[in-house]
Amino acid sequence: MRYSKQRELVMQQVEALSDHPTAEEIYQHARQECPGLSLGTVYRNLNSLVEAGRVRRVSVPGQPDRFDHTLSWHSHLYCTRCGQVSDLALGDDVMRRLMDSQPERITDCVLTWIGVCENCAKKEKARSEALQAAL
Amino acid sequence: MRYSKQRELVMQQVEALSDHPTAEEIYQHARQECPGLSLGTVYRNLNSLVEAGRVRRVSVPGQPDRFDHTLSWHSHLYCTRCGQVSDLALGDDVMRRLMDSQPERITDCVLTWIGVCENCAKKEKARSEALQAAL
DNA sequence: CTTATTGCAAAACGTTTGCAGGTTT
DNA sequence: AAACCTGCAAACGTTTTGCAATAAG
Repeated sequence: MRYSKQRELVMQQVEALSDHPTAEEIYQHARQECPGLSLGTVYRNLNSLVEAGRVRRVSVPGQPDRFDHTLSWHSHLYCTRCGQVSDLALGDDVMRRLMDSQPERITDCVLTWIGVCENCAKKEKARSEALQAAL
Repeated sequence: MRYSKQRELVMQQVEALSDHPTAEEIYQHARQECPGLSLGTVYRNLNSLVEAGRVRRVSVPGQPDRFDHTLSWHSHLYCTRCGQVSDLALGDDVMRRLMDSQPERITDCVLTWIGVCENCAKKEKARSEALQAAL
């Protein structure tokens, strides 16, 4: 793989926008530093970075792919309120039990939680408390 | 929801093609019993069946959605050799530990294993043994 | 000089949708 | 009769691809 300004820029953005940006989001930010950049190039580079193991792809059902600079294994939470994807670490014991429960021919495991993220849960709690106080 | 011949046919096919068919596969099979059927109708009915809780959607990263007549929770294995999706049950203890590891605001969990299915593993074993014997 | 990489535009892909006509209740 | 459901075709959003031009080694 040769060096290219565009690929390094894409890599930088995945690191900077650490909250699992989509290709489009990476494109919009990277464009400000490299106005000629095209979306196709962003997609091509994300693919080679994933293949090279420098970036992980995070796929959420029914959503555009997202990209993650964290390489170590972890699960993700898709928030049904705000649509954000956040990390959700699994304890070592749970993780080991999970992997041990399957035969050795399994190489990887994609785990996505669906629910409400901490932020939205906090907001909802505050709103319901304010409502209580008003009555 | 009203009765419709097309929707019942789609439901039947999800049950008959029990190995997680795609919308296209369901369409191809259903068309033989109802030649006028359109793909759009298959998609619309799959969506209402999922919403009604009669069918589960199985999304595999980078693949078209699949549909499952098994309603109880289980994980799926995507085979990197043949592309098939098969069920992979988790022991109750592992499952409970998994759910217990997360706060109560989580409502669902999508777990997809990536690896080689039993069938392909068997085939590969047979092939490598035949190769050994030939030497 | 060779070949990877780019920008651009067109196409591919799975899926949804608007509409006019047909079915179910 | 009212609402729902259908087939059809067009449109959608995401991602890939063919091409001629450019940049890296």
